[in-house]
Amino acid sequence: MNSEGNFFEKVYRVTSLIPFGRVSTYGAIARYLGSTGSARMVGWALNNCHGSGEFIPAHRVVNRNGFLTGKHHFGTPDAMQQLLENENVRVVDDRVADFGRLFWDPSAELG
DNA sequence: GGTGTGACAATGG
DNA sequence: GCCATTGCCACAC
Repeated sequence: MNSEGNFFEKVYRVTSLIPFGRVSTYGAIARYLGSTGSARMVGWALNNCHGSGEFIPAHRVVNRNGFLTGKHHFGTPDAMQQLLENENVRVVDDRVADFGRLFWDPSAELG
């Protein structure tokens, strides 16, 4: 639909589809978008999420290790962890506890 | 139109 | 098993 930034739009879309209390990874989203190697692009897209006009739960997206690598991009370094804890997601040492259990794979859940 | 970059991921030593 | 390097692809300048 929107021709402006197809990839970005997809990233915003999938990120918004992440269920409450769940987390996903850049690689999983990138793979769902058809660009497995574009995991870095996912992070960059979320970096521009402020210009998307909508709220993107980027705090639900972490790296493959479950670490809150991008917490520094939320304005305040604690914002990401606070948002996750607000969703009953335990965060310990900048990492999502039970990450393997809370992991949400769009490619597996959405199809 | 080419270069640099970027909130990652996988491989190698 | 841990640290360093490479690959990757789409966007901004």
